[in-house]
Amino acid sequence: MSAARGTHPPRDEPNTGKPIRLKDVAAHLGLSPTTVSLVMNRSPAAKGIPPETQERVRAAAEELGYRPNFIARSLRRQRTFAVGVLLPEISEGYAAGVLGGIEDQLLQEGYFYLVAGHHSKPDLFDDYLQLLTERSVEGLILVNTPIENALALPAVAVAGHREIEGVTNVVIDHEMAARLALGHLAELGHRRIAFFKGHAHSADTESRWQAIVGASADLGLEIDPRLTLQLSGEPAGEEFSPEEGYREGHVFGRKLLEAGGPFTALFAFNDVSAIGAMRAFSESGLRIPDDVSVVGFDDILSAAFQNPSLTTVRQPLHEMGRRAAAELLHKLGAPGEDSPTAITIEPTLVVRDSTGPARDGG
Amino acid sequence: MSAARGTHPPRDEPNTGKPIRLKDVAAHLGLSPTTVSLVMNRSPAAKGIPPETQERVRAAAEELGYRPNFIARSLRRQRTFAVGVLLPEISEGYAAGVLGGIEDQLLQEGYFYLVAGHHSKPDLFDDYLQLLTERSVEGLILVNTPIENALALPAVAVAGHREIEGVTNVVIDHEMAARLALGHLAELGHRRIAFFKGHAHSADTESRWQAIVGASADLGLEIDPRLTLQLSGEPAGEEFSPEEGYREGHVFGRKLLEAGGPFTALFAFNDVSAIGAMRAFSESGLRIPDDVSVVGFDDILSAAFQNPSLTTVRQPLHEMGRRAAAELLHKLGAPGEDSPTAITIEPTLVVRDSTGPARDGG
DNA sequence: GGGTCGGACTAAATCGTTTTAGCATGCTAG
DNA sequence: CTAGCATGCTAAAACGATTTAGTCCGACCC
Repeated sequence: MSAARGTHPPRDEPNTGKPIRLKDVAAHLGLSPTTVSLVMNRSPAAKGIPPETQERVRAAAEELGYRPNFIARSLRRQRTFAVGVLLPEISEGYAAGVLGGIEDQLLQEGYFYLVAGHHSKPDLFDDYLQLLTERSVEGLILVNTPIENALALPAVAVAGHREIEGVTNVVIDHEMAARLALGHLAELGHRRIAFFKGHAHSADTESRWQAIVGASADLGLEIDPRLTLQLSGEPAGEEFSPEEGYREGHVFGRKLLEAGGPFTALFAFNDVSAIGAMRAFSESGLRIPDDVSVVGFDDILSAAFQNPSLTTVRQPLHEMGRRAAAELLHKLGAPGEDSPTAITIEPTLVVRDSTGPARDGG
Repeated sequence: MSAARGTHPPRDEPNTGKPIRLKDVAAHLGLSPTTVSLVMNRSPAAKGIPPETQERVRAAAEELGYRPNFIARSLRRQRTFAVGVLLPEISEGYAAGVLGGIEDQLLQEGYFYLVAGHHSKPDLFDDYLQLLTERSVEGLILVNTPIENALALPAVAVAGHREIEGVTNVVIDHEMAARLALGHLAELGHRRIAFFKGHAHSADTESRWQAIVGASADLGLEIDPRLTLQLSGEPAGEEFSPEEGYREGHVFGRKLLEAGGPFTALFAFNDVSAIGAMRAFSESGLRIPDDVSVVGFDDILSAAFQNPSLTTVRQPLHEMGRRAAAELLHKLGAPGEDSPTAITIEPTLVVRDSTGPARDGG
């Protein structure tokens, strides 16, 4: 069971046989482990050790290829330099984007992270929370993961849940998003704009809609209730699947054409529903953007590959992940000190080919 | 520095104050830590301990909310139940898909994993390899990560590199992929088929092409060199970006129309180039699939959202990740025993709207 | 000559487990 | 009566670091 696992013979590198322990370096030098430890860690207590000895120690460590054992060190210092990340599913575009940012920031700061995907099953939240805690992660990042009660560890949440005592939320600036999208459309001369609202249970839905209402007022646009449809899809309990959103966009696109009044643009709740709607429009013989302009939200990868490519409000997922990680590290570095309840991220407008001048004066 | 970090007062749960140590449970029972440990681990040596005592121990552990400290345990047992994953970038679709499968399998088996994204910078490979090793991961999974020399740990690789002593490769069954795609086209009556080959440096390119040549022969199809174009894009050193592939598909699509002989179908090297080509075709007034059928490869998310939706050969990324993880765990469980150098995964054909009967007899 | 001080280290405790090697005690067999 | 053997535990040594509290030695001061 404990037999050598590496079956390759040692090369002529310092890496001969078993790993070198601190004790080995000490023995090799005829010094005590304490001294070596102090030097290697550049501990303030090492000021009593003459530079010449310090150099000797470092040289020996280098020569022997000494690598401190992280586990032992973690045990002693009660520090793991690891955080836990809870998310619905890695392979989903949103989570993957955010995770990319988290990763960049954490690795850069010398941290690693453990990920657990709970597939939106609430009982798994707690299980994984337990497991991560047992593994002594120092903090948590929740991506799109609603939790009930306060957490035992410092935490930052990205997207999708109400406020929790002590948890910092990273949120998109909905006001700015609305201003960008509607400003762009208004500038192109659009006055009658259709909207898809998010489904009722999404955390973003309400604040985004409020922002749209506000921005419309500022721009002197009227919102026609007949032109606003609320997405509702999402099979009970499940995270909404892209296919679902796409299908609903398709259906609602048709609905707009049938029942709604005249409109020259659509601001969808997200890219997949925008793409579905675009398809419905072209099937009805409408040309995009000549007859109808369409703006999405998210900037998923597919957005750029549509025909026509989709103008959309980009959520900088990577950046959001980065900020979340940075904030968590900050909390870890300054415990007690209270941290913001929310961090606002600025979206950007990506103008592509699905928007153009309004057909007529509106 | 070591002040309490959790600022929330204890609830009426077993979780009061500091975490409970093994020693605490022992003291609470008037037993030794040894006994508690033996019982909790259901160690074979615990057979000498009467069931009644065992029950007492377990009850106390439950009551006090004892959670073994994973770090201490890892140190003692020289086992971390963690593996390292090296990949170019999490937010890339391919890696995210594979990682999803890795995660499912690992968590299910009680393992966690540490991820490092090297952004295709070779010097980072080694750095992260070091870091992961220091953290005592038990094995490695390399996704799309070419390495030079043998590794000190058991490893499994998914995609994209030559054979390395001791590393098991998870690869797609290219023969089957070619048979599926070309069989489908042949059945629809296509005889003159255009191809995009992968760029020269990709590991998949050559084997896939050989498979296509083989399958064509079996099906009695002839390959016209004028109808095969080799993708070459990819800015030096970089991982090929989707945009790049898309653009090249677009350009090559036009090239086919201009210079190539007549053809009724295209089998692209991947989905993005297929999507680019589709766009070029429709811009030239060709209708898909009426005039030209298109088959992609990969089944990226966008494939389903194209207009028309893209018929493609799906690489079961999730499954590949799962298998890779399973194989690694197997290696860990049975060290010494030699493991396969390759694991072959079966692709599937996803038939959508971009393929249809050939315009005429071919 | 005794006390103090600084310089250069080190012994030993500690982190929270697991594991090896035993130690009492009581009963049975010879 | 005692050797032998279960039975039911436990003491203590790991694992590989970090850290607290000294030790030892020589120089300096009065």
